[in-house]
Amino acid sequence: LEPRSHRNTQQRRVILEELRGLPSHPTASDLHQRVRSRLPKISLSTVYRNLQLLAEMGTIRKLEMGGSEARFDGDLDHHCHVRCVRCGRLDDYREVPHHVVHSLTGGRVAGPDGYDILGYQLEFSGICPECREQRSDGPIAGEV
Amino acid sequence: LEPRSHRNTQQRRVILEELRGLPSHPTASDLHQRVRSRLPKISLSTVYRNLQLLAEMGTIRKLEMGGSEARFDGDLDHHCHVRCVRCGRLDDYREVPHHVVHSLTGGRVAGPDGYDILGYQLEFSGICPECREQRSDGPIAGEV
DNA sequence: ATTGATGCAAAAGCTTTGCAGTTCA
DNA sequence: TGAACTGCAAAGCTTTTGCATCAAT
Repeated sequence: LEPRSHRNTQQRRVILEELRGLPSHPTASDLHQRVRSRLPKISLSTVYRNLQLLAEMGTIRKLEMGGSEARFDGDLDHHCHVRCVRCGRLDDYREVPHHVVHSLTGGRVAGPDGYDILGYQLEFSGICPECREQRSDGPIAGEV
Repeated sequence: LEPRSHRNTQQRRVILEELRGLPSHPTASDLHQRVRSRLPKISLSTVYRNLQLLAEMGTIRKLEMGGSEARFDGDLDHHCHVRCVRCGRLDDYREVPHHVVHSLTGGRVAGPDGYDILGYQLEFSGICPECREQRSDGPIAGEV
């Protein structure tokens, strides 16, 4: 792993600015649309390449849990998420009880047979307020 | 959500048997290869369709966290997983400290603004024993 | 000047779907 | 019988890659 040198291109700068300006967790495609309002000619591959690079550099976070499209988070504070099982909406979940998060982060978790544990991803699933109002029957998928 | 009737086809039966016979968490494609040794003509779409249905019925579990391909688990006991950030290997992680799991399952977690929380998925990431022997430098991606 | 980064288009990989024929109930 | 299911092929979607050109250092 050679320490590559990176150029601070206009595209990369704008992508990062837009991501950081959002409270939500956009997909690459969402971000592409937003960035295009400032750089009309930017391509989707450039967005993908930069998000990938920024995630590898540890500048942003890539959220791959659940759902088909990856989502990106410009906020590095380790916080949890909730995903609606009906509409796929993804929100921050910062008020997870302290002892829950603490038991994962503090008090280092020992891994199973020979694994070195680096971290964890915790995602809650549920029904978001909008979806709950629309229908009263149970969730679609048997996902936990 | 009408209660559909389901037929106990040979394909569905074999897929489920093979999945349950595995300690690992195969992808649809992995399973297709295995099942083909018993039903040489079964198609990949049939495997996908059945895994999807079985997951919706709650008979098996679909693991979509991390990585691009979904994986399936025939074991419904709620247990955690560890994924190697280098090779993608996915293992069970049943020895997660009691208080960690308990703080998530027992003592029902209240959701943020109006969400009804149905469950959670907790996945650890780390370096598996094989990968650790091969290289001594850090992880590739900045994934937590 | 170098060489990383871009835009475009094409390819790749996983998953879903349309359809005609088949099979379980 | 008839609805659920299958196999096949084609399409769909997200993501990656090859390549000629552009631009940051």
